[in-house]
Amino acid sequence: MSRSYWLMKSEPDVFGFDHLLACPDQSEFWDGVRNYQARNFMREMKVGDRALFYHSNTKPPHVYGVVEIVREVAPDPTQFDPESKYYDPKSDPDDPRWWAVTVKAVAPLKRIVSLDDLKANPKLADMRVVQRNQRLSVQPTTRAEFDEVLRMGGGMAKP
DNA sequence: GCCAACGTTGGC
DNA sequence: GCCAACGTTGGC
Repeated sequence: MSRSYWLMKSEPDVFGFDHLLACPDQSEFWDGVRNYQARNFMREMKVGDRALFYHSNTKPPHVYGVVEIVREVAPDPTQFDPESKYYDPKSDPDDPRWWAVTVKAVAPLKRIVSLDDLKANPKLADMRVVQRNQRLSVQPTTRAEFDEVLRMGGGMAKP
């Protein structure tokens, strides 16, 4: 099976891994992405792909767990909702601008892997998340990088 | 709270 | 199409 690997950021105060676990079926639509490059990466995602779930804007920033793509991109309804903070009046309902996948929690890591830990590992030097000028909230990783982060985190915790 | 690094917007 | 102004991200 050929799956691709990704990293997806979220602020734990807004929507952390624990929020995902509390969702029905431990799944949630990844709405609110308003960056074209991040959107384009989501368009490439296939069911069965896996992503590192990264907690940003917290001390320390860290990889917390693993999620799996369970539905490929669909139009993000929040772009058409004037009440939503993600409302985009320029998006055409006949040609939606913003799309998102649905992710499902797989498991937390046994131990979180902090950004400092990622930066300290030469095998991860090419990961975007360790580079100051790469703030994408959705980004690709290689399988080797993904596996290395899991190893650093002691693997996935048993459900 | 600060601010560097980007991305977007809009006047020209 | 340029680029200044502005907004956002996200580590620190």
